[in-house]
Amino acid sequence: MAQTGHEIDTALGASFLYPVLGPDERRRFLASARPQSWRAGEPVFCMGDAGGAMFLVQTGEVRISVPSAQGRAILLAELTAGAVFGELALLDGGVRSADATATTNCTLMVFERRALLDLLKDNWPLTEAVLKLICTRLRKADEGISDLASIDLRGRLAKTLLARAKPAPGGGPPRVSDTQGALAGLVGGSRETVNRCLRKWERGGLIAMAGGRISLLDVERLARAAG
Amino acid sequence: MAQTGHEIDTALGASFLYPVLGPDERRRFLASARPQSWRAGEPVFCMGDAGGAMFLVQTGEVRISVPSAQGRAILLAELTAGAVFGELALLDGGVRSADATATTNCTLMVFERRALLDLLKDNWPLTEAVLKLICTRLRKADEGISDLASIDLRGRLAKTLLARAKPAPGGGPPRVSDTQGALAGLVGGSRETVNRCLRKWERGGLIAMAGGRISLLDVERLARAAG
DNA sequence: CGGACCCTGTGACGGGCGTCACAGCGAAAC
DNA sequence: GTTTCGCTGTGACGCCCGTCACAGGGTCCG
Repeated sequence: MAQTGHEIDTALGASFLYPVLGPDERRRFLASARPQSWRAGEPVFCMGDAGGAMFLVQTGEVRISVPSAQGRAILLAELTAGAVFGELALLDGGVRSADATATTNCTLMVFERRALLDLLKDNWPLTEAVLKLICTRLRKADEGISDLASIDLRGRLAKTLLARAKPAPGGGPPRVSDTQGALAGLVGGSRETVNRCLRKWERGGLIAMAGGRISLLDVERLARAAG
Repeated sequence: MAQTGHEIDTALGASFLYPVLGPDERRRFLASARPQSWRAGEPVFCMGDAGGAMFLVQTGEVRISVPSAQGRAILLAELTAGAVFGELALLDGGVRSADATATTNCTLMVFERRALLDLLKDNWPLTEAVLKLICTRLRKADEGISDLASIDLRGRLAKTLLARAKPAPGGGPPRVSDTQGALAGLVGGSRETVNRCLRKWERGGLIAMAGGRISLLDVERLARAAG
């Protein structure tokens, strides 16, 4: 627990909350939380649990998913340093609506419901930031519904690739580094179909696959495939 | 514009905001809004519009939908007196993420962004209520995503019927009074498939259809079909 | 090194469901 | 009345995609 103030502050700095807090409030905000560690593979919480806390990812990665009928899981999000999650059950006091799993060893800042609500109560800018966070989530969710209902798997996959692409370090085409299974979870499809789709695009020169990475060679045509 | 205070208050009374407002705040809340009327079929706002206001349904019905690729529309919600909508673009200042259409003649209370934010700023219980509203929406949306991705159309239709059933006035089995086209929009399917599914259930004695109404005769088996 | 395990790649098969096309029917409009 | 129009009901057709089955390769570990 040799947690330096500086490390904590770095994670906070990457989060959406940073800009709305003054130096004084930042200290108070951090004081209301405690750090906790998880090992790779451990669940942070499970669907149906009582939701008494919110989390800020400090180091590592956390995956949000909902278990599906046949044991398959639908990936809702993958979160890295600075991301906030678990705010839903915290704010409305309901149960957790999804599973959260640590995919790597990670440390999270844990904010207890009561403490955070107190903080929001007399800090309007912070409250406004939280409102915006949830609104953004809601927009994404609505878009996801519309996509699932009206775009075929190819289109959703193209869209997902574009959304998750990160610039390659050292130049070159943007890349995605998910496994095909993870992509399948993200688009709500089967791993096999995702594979076939990717192979077709590779043969068509839209993407290249090597070393578990997918390089987006022709963003233009991918965007067209996404609708 | 012969709007009596009493009529307005009735709509507010049906809404989720009512319990958290004191008499004084209710007056202030209502004073920050103005009533406006729409004719059946008129759009209240369209996807992509700038969102400068929130609405409270006073009389009539409003349908929230997103246009889909092939001109089909996906129904997200149908709202009646006391329901609030349009809060998303209001709170985060973004554009409208869906279409809102008056399906009947209706009058809505219009809350301007600035006025409402001011109101929230120094009324924590109201803010908390709004937070809960959005959280509820988000939960519904997440559930919708998971349903779309993991339940087949039959299951989603059964689930939708159960969710939209209202007790028949004068006793008898609960009923749903949507057209098959509307149901198709709600479950993200085609009208024809919905029809075939309903007919099969009718032959199986799970439901009865007459006069544009669907009576749920065997809620038990419907629930099982919903998964 | 051999095995366990995960990711990838492919073929075969079949069902769910979207699309098209069309007919009946009741209500509203003229 | 007759026309129009929206809702309902059905058949045919075909594609998308999920499932099953299996093979190859890469990595980690005993």
